[in-house]
Amino acid sequence: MLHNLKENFTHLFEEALIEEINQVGTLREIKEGEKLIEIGDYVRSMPLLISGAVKILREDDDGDELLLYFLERGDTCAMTLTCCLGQTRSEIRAIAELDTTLIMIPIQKMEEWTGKYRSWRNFVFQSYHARLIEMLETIDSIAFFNMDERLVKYLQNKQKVTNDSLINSTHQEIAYELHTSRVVVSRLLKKLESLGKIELYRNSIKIVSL
Amino acid sequence: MLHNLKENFTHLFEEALIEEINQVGTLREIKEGEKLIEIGDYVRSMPLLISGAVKILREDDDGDELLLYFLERGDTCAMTLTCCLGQTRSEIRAIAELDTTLIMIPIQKMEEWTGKYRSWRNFVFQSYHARLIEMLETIDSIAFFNMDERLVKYLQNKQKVTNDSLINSTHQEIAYELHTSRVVVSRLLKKLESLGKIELYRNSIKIVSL
DNA sequence: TTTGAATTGTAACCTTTGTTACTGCCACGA
DNA sequence: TCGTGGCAGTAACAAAGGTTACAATTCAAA
Repeated sequence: MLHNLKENFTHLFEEALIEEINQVGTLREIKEGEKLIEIGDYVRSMPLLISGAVKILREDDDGDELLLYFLERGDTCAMTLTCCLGQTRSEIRAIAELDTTLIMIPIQKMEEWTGKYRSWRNFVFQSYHARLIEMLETIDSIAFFNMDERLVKYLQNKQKVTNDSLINSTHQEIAYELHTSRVVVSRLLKKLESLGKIELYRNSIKIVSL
Repeated sequence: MLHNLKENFTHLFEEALIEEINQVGTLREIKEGEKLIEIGDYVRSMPLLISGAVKILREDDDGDELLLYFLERGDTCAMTLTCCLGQTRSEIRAIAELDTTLIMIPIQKMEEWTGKYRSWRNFVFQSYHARLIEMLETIDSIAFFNMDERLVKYLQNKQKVTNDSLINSTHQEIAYELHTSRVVVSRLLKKLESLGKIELYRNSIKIVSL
């Protein structure tokens, strides 16, 4: 784990902090599709992403979902941060988008380190800022763009996060994450295909040029 | 100012911090409608709300707006926080919803106090958390609800923030903040009136029972 | 090999929202 | 008092997106 830590966080954390994380943190591997946090959960530790990606989802009253954003290498979950401190329940669901490695840090350390390490404080503030910005982008997408544009953004985002121009999703899965219906997704994907921007296969989509 | 501070922040901040705020903060009064922060501004000080209310707006590429949330007594602006630390430009616009009193704190103190005062750290984290939650609610509204429901929420919210069941807004103003058109707002308001939930007047709306 | 479930394509239709256009009304200042 | 501009009501229409239904295809399990 020390190796992982140094590789990913040396530029962020001072030596002593890296050492402490190494002491109290536990390495955790999660498989693609595995659930990390459920809505309503009490959160007892905070994740630092070493590799992979985690998608953060919001749910409506009918149980339907909306993708908020992805966490990637070097990120942490801002929701978790405050849930820890405030002892409130999680407002979001977190699911591994890829096979993912993380370091889990017990919440007691959060408070302690915030007083002790300047680099930790900066990291936490940076994380909050990044998440707020991502939330703003999500709001922009929903409020200012039509579904066809949102779908393109979604595909681009997916390509970036997975680093793969072949997206292994069904139309239904995409519909869930955009909070729309399968028929609408099929319709718009077909239009993108006819424009030569993607190619459609069963259970997957090849991005040609978006 | 010391009086204001003690009245509003004694339960939050330790004595020594209140004293410091009193030393370095400056009191500022802004009139309803006055702009506090514009998109793209560099932010050089951080506001603590003593009284009144401030609305936070996002803008799309066409210059049209969307209301994100209100700040009230005891709140601070989470965007400002990180803009200060990260030296980035403001992503949002802030306009006084009512006549508002705030204490402006120079950004240099931010960093210092975060290391020095536990109560300040907690306040900052609380603020971030509150803002994230409000952003989530905004996302819920836009993504999960129809315009008629969003309009009702908007009116309820406005009533709560202004503490007045008479809302002094034109249909056009409401349309801007909900990012829709005046005709749509007029249509839906008329429907609410015919249901006996509101009464419509020129330049104002009386909330009867929502 | 057969069966059944999951996936995709597509048509037809409905609802919601956005757009355009025109009207009447009110308020304020010339 | 008369215009003028802002505000609100409403009709007619357009566009986007959601719903239902059904057919065709694929794939894995029995």
